[in-house]
Amino acid sequence: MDQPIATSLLPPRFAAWFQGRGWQVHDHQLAVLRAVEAGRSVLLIAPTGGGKTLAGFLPSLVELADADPKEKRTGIHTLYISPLKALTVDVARNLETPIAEMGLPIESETRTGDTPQNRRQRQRKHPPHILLTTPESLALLLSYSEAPDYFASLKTVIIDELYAIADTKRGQLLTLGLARLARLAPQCRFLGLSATVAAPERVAQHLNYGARPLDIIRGRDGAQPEIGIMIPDAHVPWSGRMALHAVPAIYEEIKRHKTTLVFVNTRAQAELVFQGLWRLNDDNLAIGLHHGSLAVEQRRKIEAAMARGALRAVVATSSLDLGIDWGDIDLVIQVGAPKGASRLLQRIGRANHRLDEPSRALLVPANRFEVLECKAAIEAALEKDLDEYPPRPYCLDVLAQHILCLACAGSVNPDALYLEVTTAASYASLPREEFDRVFAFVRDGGYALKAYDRWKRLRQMPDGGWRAANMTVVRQYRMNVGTIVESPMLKVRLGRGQALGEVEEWFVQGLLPGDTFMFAGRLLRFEGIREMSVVCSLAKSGEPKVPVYGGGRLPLTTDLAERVRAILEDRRQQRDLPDDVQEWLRLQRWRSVLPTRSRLLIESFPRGNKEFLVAYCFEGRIAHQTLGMLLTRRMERAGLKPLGFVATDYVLATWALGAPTQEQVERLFAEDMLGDDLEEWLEDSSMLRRSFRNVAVIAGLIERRHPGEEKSRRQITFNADLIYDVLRKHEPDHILLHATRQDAAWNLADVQRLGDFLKRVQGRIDVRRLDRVTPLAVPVLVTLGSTEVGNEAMDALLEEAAADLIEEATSGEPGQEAML
DNA sequence: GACCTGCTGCGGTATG
Repeated sequence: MDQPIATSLLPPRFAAWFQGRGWQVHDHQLAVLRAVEAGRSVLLIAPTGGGKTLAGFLPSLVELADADPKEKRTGIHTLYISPLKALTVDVARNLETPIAEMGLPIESETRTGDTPQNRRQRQRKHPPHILLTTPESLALLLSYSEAPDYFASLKTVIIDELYAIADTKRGQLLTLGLARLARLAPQCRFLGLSATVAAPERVAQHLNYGARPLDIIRGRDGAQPEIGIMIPDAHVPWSGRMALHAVPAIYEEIKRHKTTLVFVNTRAQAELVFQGLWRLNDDNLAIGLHHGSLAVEQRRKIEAAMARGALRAVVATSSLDLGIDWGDIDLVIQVGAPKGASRLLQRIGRANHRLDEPSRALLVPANRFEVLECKAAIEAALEKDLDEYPPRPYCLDVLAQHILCLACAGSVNPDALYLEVTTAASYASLPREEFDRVFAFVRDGGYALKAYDRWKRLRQMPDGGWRAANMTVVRQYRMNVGTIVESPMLKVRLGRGQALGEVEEWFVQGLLPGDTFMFAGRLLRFEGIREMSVVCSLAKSGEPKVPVYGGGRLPLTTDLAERVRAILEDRRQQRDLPDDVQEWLRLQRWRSVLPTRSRLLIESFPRGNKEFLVAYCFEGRIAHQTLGMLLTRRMERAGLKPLGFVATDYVLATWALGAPTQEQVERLFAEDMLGDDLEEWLEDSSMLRRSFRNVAVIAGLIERRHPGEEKSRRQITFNADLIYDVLRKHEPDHILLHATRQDAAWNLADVQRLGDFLKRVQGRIDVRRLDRVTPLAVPVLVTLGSTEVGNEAMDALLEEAAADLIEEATSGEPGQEAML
């Protein structure tokens, strides 16, 4: 029988198996096999559906095919790490097939938090050849005293979905673990599996240990996806975000296709779209819902039904971005703009895993701005122009946790450990001095906390190294392992009275005492945070300074923003836009002008008895939010009496009693805005305090869980606040405060973006003085009338509220074009 | 910041 050339390069048993399945071995699978056989580490970049996981395991299966089943082992051969528990289970199941069908003498098992006690015990004494686990469970394995034995014979580590964790604290903890493995098992090769990324070399660095050569291997690209924009009834709403107008059209698409995956951006939106579909569901189609607030059992049920092919559609948040591949999805619908090209491609890639057939996807813009954004996202996706993020600097809280981990396993020598830690790419530039300060913190808490016994966590061994002081410390470490810290909800209270409800912590972070916002139907004045409560007073009537939006929006990526600006500037690019949108832009040109790429357009007009200022910055909501905080402070000082602001991904709008002159505007937007003003704001807001809590939990200063009890979030916050105040007072340069400031700076990454923006627009600001609201400003002003978005009638209400604004913006004489 | 993601081991006693 003729054997395909490529397949004949496999060992006979494997070649026969491939043939029996009617498969041809892929080039990249063979390339990975050869590279790993030659002792090289590998980053494999391939789209889903290309047999990526099998490629990862092939070298191990081939090596282990001749293993002696009776051989007494103390360690494992291959370690597989995935960011999801569910994925380890799925991959284990998929591994069973080749192992069983070829009759290979290979044991493979999962090890996660779900693994029963007795099995974990057995695994420690009798390790399987292949162990599938998570980053957290790997950390636990490394904290056992038998870890050196357990990993001494390790040959291969496979890290799945590497790109998804590369630049997170979770990923940093993992890479520190990998650095440890490389030291325990110098012969070990590292094999990363990844979707397409903008900077493969940077992702590959996380696999780079010792002098082992590293290859980047690329699988063949799948067929170019077919992506369309859905405009039901040729109508696009002026504003709103839920896109409920499109639910009937989405329902029709579901009916027309075999299986549809409907992605949305927030949980609230998932609920609304799901309900909307269900109401229309006269055909009784099996439609499911999947997001993070649903009970785990509920989600597993949906996933299982999906795997069986029993569902026609699932409405999901990013809870289904990663995970099990379902072969039968023939349509992906993205409701609302995708906000970034990488996310869009990832989601489209969830459909149709036959490489040669194009994936089909539809984008559903919720409003007119989103049409521009969807168009930009499609262009970027087709050009494979992926989002690139700056690498995250090393996190010292993660390092502290890792040091404690190793001290649980055995005696730790700081000199050797420093060398080991700096082999991890994220920590390569860590100065010895900072390492020593972190080490000292793990040892005894550092100068200000030295007096307390509970933070003396290491004791010196006869060999000079350091080890966990006692079993309590070890248990504390194991119970608090990991970098994922839950973000608490805060109760909103009127004075000392009863709670009005709960609000997410992040919303309060940016507030300053005196700021007003709408909550539970009342206008509240923010007074401060006491323990877990947002203390407020009733505000005098007026409009809220900071509107509350139920569920936020993803910030627009820089790249997409740039593309949106390009579309606005170039008339030819506007020709294939829906008529609604073209008309909207035409009216804007007539009334005012369209923003351009090289200049900042600011419109100024009166409405009611207020003066509005609308800046078309296109820097994303987070950056605009910060800009709004800083700008209104400056307006205050300039005597303009600002009343409030609202930020969207595209514009920042402020309203005040006074209108600034052109000269004043230039001064308001001066570059020095990010200096003292920002510092002052940071100190005043509770941002640093909150960051400290996360850092303190990860670094092990505060326990999350304790034998027999789960610490309440209230206790955690209370303790963190207490220690924060002590440290600020007695040891302001404590290493954890240092880590806190680094964290805050990273979380304010958009400040960098803001800085670039301010620099770019200096001397290039066009202020248009107009007599009324302009068409482009309508969407953002519409949202002002509403204070509590999120319920389902809201989009309709918005549209209604828009009516008179639209009338005002689009009727009468052309606007006054006089420049100020 | 949207949205996600994960998570003792021991020494004791009772039971089959």
